[in-house]
Amino acid sequence: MRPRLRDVAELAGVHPATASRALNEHTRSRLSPETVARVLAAAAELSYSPNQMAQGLATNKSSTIGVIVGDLSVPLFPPVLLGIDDVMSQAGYTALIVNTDNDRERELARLATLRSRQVDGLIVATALTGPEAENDKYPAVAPTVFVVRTPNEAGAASVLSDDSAGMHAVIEHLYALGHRRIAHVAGPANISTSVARLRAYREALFERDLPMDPALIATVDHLSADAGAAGLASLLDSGTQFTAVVAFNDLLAYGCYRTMRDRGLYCPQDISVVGYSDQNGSDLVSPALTTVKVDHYTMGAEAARMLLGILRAPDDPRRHSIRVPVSLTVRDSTTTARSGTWPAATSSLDAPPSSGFRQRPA
Amino acid sequence: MRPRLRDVAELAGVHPATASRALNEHTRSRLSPETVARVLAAAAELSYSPNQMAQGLATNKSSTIGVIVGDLSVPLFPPVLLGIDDVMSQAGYTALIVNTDNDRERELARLATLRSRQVDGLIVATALTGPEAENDKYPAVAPTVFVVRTPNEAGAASVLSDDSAGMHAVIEHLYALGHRRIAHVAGPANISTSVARLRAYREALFERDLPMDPALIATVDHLSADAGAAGLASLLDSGTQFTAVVAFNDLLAYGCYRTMRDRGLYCPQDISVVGYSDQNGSDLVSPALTTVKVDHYTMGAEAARMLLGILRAPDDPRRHSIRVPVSLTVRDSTTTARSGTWPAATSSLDAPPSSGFRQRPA
DNA sequence: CTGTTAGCGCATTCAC
DNA sequence: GTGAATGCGCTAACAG
Repeated sequence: MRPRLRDVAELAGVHPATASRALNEHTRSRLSPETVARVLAAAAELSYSPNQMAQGLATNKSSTIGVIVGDLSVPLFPPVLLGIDDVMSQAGYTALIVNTDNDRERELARLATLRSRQVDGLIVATALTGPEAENDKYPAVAPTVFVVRTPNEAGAASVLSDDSAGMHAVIEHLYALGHRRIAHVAGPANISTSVARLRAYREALFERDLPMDPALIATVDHLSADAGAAGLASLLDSGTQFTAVVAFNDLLAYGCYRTMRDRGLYCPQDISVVGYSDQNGSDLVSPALTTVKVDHYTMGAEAARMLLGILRAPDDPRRHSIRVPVSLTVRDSTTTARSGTWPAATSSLDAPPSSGFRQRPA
Repeated sequence: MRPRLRDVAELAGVHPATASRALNEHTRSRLSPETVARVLAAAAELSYSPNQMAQGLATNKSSTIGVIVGDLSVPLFPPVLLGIDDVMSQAGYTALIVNTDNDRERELARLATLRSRQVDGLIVATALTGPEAENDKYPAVAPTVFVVRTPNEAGAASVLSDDSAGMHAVIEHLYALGHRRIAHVAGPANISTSVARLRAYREALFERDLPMDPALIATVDHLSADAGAAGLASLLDSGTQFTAVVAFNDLLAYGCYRTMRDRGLYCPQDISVVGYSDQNGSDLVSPALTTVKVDHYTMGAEAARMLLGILRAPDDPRRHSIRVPVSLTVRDSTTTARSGTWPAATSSLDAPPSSGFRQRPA
């Protein structure tokens, strides 16, 4: 059997209550330094560690928080989790990660176990907006901080990236390269980030007096390379002219690559492509993707700090909303705008000869 | 306050102990169906869920298992976790995921909290072999099943993929395409899987009377695209002749792509490249990567089942070791072996004209 | 079949 | 400054 507090107490020759006080940071001061030392030595000797369940039962705190993500294989989540874990574990909390696999049933089931486990708080990265959202279910379990995505409800604590700044930087970059007609493959409408980036796209175009043709916007209904490919395909099929396309995220941008390849178009000569989020691997694809780098580790860490703040002052009505800065990473998928219109028969011939790496020979 | 068992009992007009029996599957049979119904109704009415900490304290079971992974952003882990979670949650367990970030200190700290939380079992995906391994620390906390990697110690329960079959399929595929000199970028020596794949590579070559030149093997010391790039570079620099290279995993294969690109070599015309593990995105890169598909979800599920078996029969001395079947996915990075030797000035000229997608114009 | 009693390991009132 | 008593919410052994 694992050593109990009683064992430590006996070895130190004190009462269990005294041992408890010695082991606990904030009650330690009431004890004589000598006994504290004796107890600590005894605990070390037995390599005692408190039974977290007994401790939790007595204090009515689990020292556990739940972290809800939709799909762990989306590369932005691991660094978010790392940030959360670093901050939380230092504060004595354990993060219980729940992967909902984007399945409603699964999410509800896991939420029930989180409730059963008396989690002290929740960090949620799966918030949706709109009528189907059901974002109230989270605060019903424990104090909640939203990260990456927000339910857009008043009073919700959230940590997001600065989509406005990011998208403005993208448009500025493309504008400087001479692009005037810039398309956007937008994300699903029930994700707050899609809306934010789309709005910023419109604002940025407006500020530069660039055309804001609705035909320049394709909206996908889920996040996959296939969806991105279909999005760009629909833009091309519409006959709209454009020399650059901004995808809601890197995965959609990879889909744009595929559509261009399938249609004999070259990136970046024919169309410049910009991603978003700096998903893992955006430096490995060809051409290396120009994208907006988001510091997901910091977002996780900030969300954790915000939750700690709420846990320490539950009655503090202030609910902040933090936006973490982003930065543009320019790689090889963007270049100066071609002057002619597209489709143009000369496009491929004008382009410099293929160098380096040959792709998918027919 | 959350409803307690006592509240349910009062509402149902029974003693708390009776309510407990009604709520628990295996004690329910001793009660009159009528009482069971009343208690269940009361529980539903109050939307009661048991306090897991109190339950755990009383039963000396946490109904929690720890899952230790090195780096969540390695794409093979998420499906493993999903498999574990599906099986475990159905059995009433919660998986506590620990991301060690491949840091020893961090791992030890998290292991301590797992111990403190009285986890009932452990699934470990970070086993190393060799003197630095310290694999005993896991069983010291709770019954352990190793997954993905094994400590290679007698009596260790483990779930692995069938590296031998996978590597043999790769060599067979390349052999059929006419390749005779096949290089291998091997993984770090302290990972069991590296050793297994390297051994299978040697065996498969031997069985076909192919040359097993040590100069055909480059060993990397960590798993990154950079390391893969360096690995292939060293093989090329050595002057060894080969028409195909098998990388320990997909990430290393991407590195091989990069080296080839940097040196003006074409894949697959100059060198066929094979990956391993079907990492996310191996269908998105160019050329799409031929690789060995490993069913990581099933590996996780099997590991969970194995652990459940051990938890149910702790004294059963049988410790099995399962190997999950794999399959070869042939894509565009492998083709028939070129006939001439390399480097050959004619190589690029002989190749079919670049089509589709132009890469990184100079 | 159901009520009674005791205790899981710990923190926290009180006394002294 | 330290010991004694009590209870967190639940399950299990024992009655009846």
